[in-house]
Amino acid sequence: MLGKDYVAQDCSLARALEVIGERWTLLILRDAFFGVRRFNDFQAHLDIPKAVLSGRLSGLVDDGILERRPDPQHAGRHVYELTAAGRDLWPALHALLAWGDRHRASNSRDFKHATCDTPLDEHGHCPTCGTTPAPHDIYTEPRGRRRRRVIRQDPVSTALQTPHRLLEPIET
Amino acid sequence: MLGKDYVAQDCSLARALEVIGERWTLLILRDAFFGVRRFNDFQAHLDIPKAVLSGRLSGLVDDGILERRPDPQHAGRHVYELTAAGRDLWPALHALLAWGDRHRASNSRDFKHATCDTPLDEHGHCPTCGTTPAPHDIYTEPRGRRRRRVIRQDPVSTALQTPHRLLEPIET
DNA sequence: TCGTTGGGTTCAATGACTGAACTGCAGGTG
DNA sequence: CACCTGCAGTTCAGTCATTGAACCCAACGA
Repeated sequence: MLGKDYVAQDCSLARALEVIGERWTLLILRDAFFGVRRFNDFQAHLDIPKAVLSGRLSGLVDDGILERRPDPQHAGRHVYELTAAGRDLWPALHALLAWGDRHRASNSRDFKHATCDTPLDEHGHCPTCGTTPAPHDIYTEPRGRRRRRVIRQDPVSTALQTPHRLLEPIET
Repeated sequence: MLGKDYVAQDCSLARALEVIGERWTLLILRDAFFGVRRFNDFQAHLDIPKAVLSGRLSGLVDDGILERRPDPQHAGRHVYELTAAGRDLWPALHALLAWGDRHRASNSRDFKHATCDTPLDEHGHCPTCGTTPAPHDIYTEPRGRRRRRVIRQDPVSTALQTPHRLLEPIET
């Protein structure tokens, strides 16, 4: 994005957008919350050019949103995981997801509080427990159990057909 | 943005990003929540090229986020106001604002529940009342009352130096 | 040794963004 | 009325980001 910063805006929203405002970035972070950790899985799930994915991952690491670590199972590879600052983006991500669900509904997912199975409201709040659970205490599953034709066949999409707890690595 | 859509993503986040994911769009909406309604005020406050502003406003009108109406005070001009779907973006906008405030703090603003003067938490929740107020029930003011050098001199920045209720038109 | 896979980088073409210049309309002034 | 000003855009050439394809290298496995 041309001039990805907003230097003239003395506003914390502008600062946030400099980190997550570029094309693809929020989708990458959504996948990170869903447990995607490897370059190849991001790429297969997002259909994103590798050059862009590489740039975004590096940028997110530089900005302290993701951490790049050696992959314990494969020498010479990496895994990308959310840092505390990255996990702290969950309320914003969930709010956007919920808005899209209400106003642009396509096949969507439910997000439920893991300790009580209650779907979260638009503010990420659990009406049963009266708390606002953190991502590790939330699981997600596709809404509407009747099988529609599956659109994507990549390993991540397949894994997410079953209920999955946020931040828990997806094995592929 | 090249290919501003994310057709391959069967996800409500992708649908939301197609509406608000382009550069400048969320800053325009932030200003709309702050009460900016006229082309010229957006332009002066954002330092955005007029061609881009024009395109974004039209796009947001097409997407049902803003409504363009004749300006009652000036024949041949318009005012842009948030629709119900646009106002419903407040939780997402506030969550991003709050994240930037916590992790990228620059001179920021407080958002307080108008009925009790309590600052909202990161989820937009009022800890005193136990409610999550809608934008018309929130006011904002600059944090930290000691005068720092004023960076921007435009009418909107000046008006926002004093407490201001969200959605209430800024008179310039 | 060779082939394959993961994880990138490089490159030309395309398209979005930028800033400056231009236009058209409405009101105000002399 | 003629002139000027300010708003709300549109047009345009130049710059920069994105895209998809091709290429590269290191680490396996056969």
